Amino acid sequence: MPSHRPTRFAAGEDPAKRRQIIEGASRAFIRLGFDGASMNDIAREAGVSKGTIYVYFKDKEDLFGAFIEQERQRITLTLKDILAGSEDVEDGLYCFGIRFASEITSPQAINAMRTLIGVTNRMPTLCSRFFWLPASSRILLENFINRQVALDNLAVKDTDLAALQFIELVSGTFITFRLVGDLHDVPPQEELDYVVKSAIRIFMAAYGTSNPPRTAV
Amino acid sequence: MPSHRPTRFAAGEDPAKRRQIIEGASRAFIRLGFDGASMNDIAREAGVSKGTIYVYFKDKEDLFGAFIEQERQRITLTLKDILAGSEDVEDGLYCFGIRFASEITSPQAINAMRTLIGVTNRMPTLCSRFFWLPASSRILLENFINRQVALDNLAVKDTDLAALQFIELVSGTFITFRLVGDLHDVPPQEELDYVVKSAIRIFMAAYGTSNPPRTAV
Amino acid sequence: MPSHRPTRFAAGEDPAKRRQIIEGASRAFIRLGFDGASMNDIAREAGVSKGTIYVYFKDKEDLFGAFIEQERQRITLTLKDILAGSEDVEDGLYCFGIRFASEITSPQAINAMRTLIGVTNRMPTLCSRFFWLPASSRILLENFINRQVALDNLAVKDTDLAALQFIELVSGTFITFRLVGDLHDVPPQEELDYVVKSAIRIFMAAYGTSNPPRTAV
Amino acid sequence: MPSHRPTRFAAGEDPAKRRQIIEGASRAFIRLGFDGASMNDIAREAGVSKGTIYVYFKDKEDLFGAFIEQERQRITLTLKDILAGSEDVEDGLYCFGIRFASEITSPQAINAMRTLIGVTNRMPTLCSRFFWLPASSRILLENFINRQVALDNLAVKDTDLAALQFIELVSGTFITFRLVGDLHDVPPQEELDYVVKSAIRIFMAAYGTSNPPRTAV
DNA sequence: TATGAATGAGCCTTCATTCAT
DNA sequence: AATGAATGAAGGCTCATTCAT
Repeated sequence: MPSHRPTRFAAGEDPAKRRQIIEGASRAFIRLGFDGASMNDIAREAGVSKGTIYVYFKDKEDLFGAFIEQERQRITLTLKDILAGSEDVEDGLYCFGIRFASEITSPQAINAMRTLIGVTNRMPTLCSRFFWLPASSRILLENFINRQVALDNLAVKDTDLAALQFIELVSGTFITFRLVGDLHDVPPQEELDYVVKSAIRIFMAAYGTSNPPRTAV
Repeated sequence: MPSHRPTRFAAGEDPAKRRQIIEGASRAFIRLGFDGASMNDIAREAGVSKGTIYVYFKDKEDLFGAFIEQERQRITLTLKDILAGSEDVEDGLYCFGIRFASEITSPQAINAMRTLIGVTNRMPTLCSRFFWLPASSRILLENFINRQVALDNLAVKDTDLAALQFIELVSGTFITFRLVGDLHDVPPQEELDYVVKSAIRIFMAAYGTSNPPRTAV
Repeated sequence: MPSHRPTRFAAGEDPAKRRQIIEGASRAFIRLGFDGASMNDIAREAGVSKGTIYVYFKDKEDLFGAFIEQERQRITLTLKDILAGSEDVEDGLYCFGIRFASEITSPQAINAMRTLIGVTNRMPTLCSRFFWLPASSRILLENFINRQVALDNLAVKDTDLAALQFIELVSGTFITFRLVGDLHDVPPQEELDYVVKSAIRIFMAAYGTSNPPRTAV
Repeated sequence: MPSHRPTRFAAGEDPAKRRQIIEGASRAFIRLGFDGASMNDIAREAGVSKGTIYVYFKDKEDLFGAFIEQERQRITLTLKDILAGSEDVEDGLYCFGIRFASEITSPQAINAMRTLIGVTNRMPTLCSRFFWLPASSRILLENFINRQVALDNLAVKDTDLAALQFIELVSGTFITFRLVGDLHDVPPQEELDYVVKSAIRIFMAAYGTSNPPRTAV
């Protein structure tokens, strides 16, 4: 077959079209929620016919799953190298804190979570799968902490808990607020910086091996 | 006429029936979400007819609001005296931590939050009203911290942030996990205890004025 | 039984209450139509409970029938002596014309007709019964014409048709307009007068025995 | 592709289907009235699904409007050339009278009026639009009368009123009777003929310029 | 007897899904 | 293979009617 006549994909097999549909579904689901977004909305947003959607996805729930899965992958990818290259304790924590908090509170991530949480009881598997997300980042952070313990820069017994605590200190506030609040008010960079730095100070006060801060934090 | 059996209530005025409807609505909303629960589901669950619901509530959204409001009041009431009577630093933090985390991660509270987060975009007021909850507890905790600062038991500059940090350390983990996970697995008492105690140790390491723990936490 | 203790009526037998219910139903039906008026509207308007209505009337249709019947009787009564006392041809026709047109185009009569016509196919008997109305007036007018023919004041072969024609000339315009138009615009007295007088002139030109008008009408 | 079998129509654009829906709606509305006819009734009668109706019409009122509008157009079309070609006075009046009365009292026209009058208060615009119908015919008749006045065949001052009077004489009786009576009894041709001829005799007696009938009518 | 709270059938309308084109 | 018109079950809500009080 001549290369200028590209292969025609079998039904439901064209990855570009599949992506196009998920893209449209994302916009619709995020704006309107799972129940609020009709298949018509999604088809219009994606620029394909309703029939085509049903070629690529079994039903609405299947499509929703694909949307959530894509979101999960996107965030995972973004956070993959979140600790790459930094081996100084405080510097590493700072990079991690800022990037983790920024990504996890981005409108896209928050909207995906919102949409998902509303249907947790109806699609429990989907939901728990999505929220392994922080877990994977936590493992990266835990490995980092383990390395620092080995280097005697930190003194931590339960590194799993410590990683979790740092994550909470760094993002908990923002997540809760944004999950239920107005997404138009992106938290300002200074605030993020302030919270992350304070988290590091606390973390170091509790787990640092030398030079604890002398003054009240 | 015996006083315990009063005359019939006016339409929409019988508090027992009102409670009964909200009770049924709670079960339906929690299991199926706002959109997933039909008025038929709710009527069946509450053991009343659809028509009766509309005597007590203007529409589905109104009923949902009543369900959320009841949850809010219940939690508020539970947490009202969360710091009463305890003026020792670590003891006070412990009481607060255990009770706050327990209540905020109870199936009832988590389910209410789940249901609510799914409709944030459609009912922002309802949503933000509900989530003043942690705020009000935070103020109680902040006052406690201020008192301890005055007694020189703590050294904290930004008491608002410190209160928030303690709350996150104590509950963040659980909330996130339970918001998206399986509610059947109630976190065991020991785990709660472990997390709260660790949070106190960190908090004291960062903000305590005397006798910081000598050993690694 | 002492007279100061009036007899208590049996269920559904108190004529005053019956009248009260019909009165309320009239207002509701006229304002909202048969389907538009709910039994709640009617009960509220009448100042009785819904249950009471069902003691006096089998169902909504029965009540509607009573409302229409009352309207019929009211108009019949009003028009009963419409030709009493006047034995001059033109004077008699004038009285009849003015009173007939006024009554038949009154908001109350028009509204009753509107309400009724909308349900003709569902309640044919009720409808035709109501519209014997003009028929009964027509008989009065026909008798009058017959008397005038006997007196040689008119020359009419088909007195039934002549009566009908006069009625049409006098009221047709107004009825049609008002049946479908805005009831707030009551036709002014002068217009009524003008139309009736013109009708008389035509009628006399056609059926008069002497002194037909010489000039164009 | 054969030209007589065109490609599929866009949603809501197939005129045959649109007609089919209106046809079914006509039957349902006529039999049951606007409120009495449910969308289920209409869908069944039209032989389409409920959903399809909503592709072609915004809501029930929109569909009702289309039904009324179609009736209006049909009648308008029928009466467009009602006076074409006839310039003899009595002959012209006769043609007009027969055709106007026939059309306006046809079951179809009467049923449309019935259905419409029942909802006058709710859809006044629709109603008045429909009832411009007689008005437009009246203008044709008035022009005819004016021409005859110019030819000295008639002597009329108020030609507007005269036209109205003729219309009433010719149709009033029938309309009123049929609006509220049994549509199965179509008035026999002889009766129509009799009434129209009598109307002409009266009209000519009143407005004619020569040879008034010598004998009693 | 009179009441009106409760019922549930039925209303208009939407939308996930199918299938003829 | 892609389309989108058609379907009809199910949604939120109303209201004629009943019946316990």
